[in-house]
Amino acid sequence: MTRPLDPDLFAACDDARPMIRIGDKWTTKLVVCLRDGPRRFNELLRPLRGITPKVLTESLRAMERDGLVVRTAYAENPPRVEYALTPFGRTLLEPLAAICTWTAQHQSTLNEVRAAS
Amino acid sequence: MTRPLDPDLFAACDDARPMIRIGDKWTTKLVVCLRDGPRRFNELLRPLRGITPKVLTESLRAMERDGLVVRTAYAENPPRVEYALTPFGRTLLEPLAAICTWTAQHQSTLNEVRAAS
DNA sequence: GTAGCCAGTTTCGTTGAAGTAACCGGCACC
DNA sequence: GGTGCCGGTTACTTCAACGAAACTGGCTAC
Repeated sequence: MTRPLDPDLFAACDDARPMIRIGDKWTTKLVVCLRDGPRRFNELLRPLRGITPKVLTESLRAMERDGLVVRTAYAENPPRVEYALTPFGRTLLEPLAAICTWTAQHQSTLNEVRAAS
Repeated sequence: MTRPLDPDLFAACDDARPMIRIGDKWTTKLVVCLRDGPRRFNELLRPLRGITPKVLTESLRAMERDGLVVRTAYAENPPRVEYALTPFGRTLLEPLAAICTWTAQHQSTLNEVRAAS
């Protein structure tokens, strides 16, 4: 047999949360959307098909709290608000790219398997 | 400004689901647990601190449906059941390793930020 | 003066993952 | 014959994420 599993394998993780909070429906997609630079609220609404403004606000606020995103409001007219990845948020891009690649390669497989069952 | 966001950026994704279903609380951890070879039910219970047998069963069944995991029952005494990653499941290891590395490097940062707010 | 954009907020309801606790049959061990 | 392990199952509850729909206030453009 293989070595026994370390009982403390996940000791460093917050038990109450996923290993990393990239699994909720929107965070991953938002990071991808902000990859190329700052984006405005309504600009983000469109590609995230079906997200409601309420949920987008909540997601962005959560990412702001985690230091992944900065919100910048300009006192212009019409008002302009921009969201951008922080340097910390940018560190997520590389590992997420690996996930995106995997998804691109295997999503169809997954969909087939699910449809078949 | 940067190029406009492609409105169909996520057209290939199932709108009703996260980009990839690795974000629920346990799937990522389970893949890591199965990295080194097949594991038994009770062996998985321990490092996943606090998971209940019910939730472990549900998670494993979901991963089985998705073709990530195989369940093998041996007609022995005491009964033995082993869970192992399929070749398809193994393809997840590489991108997940990137996420694990990120988590290891930045979890403390994240915890500090969260504690401060 | 009415219509619309911008960046949201508010209220209410739904859904599904997760948790709690108890229970199961078969066997081994003492 | 009582206890405990093994791999679960069942019933019930809780909670956060998600969603639909309407609304806001300040401004501009027609």
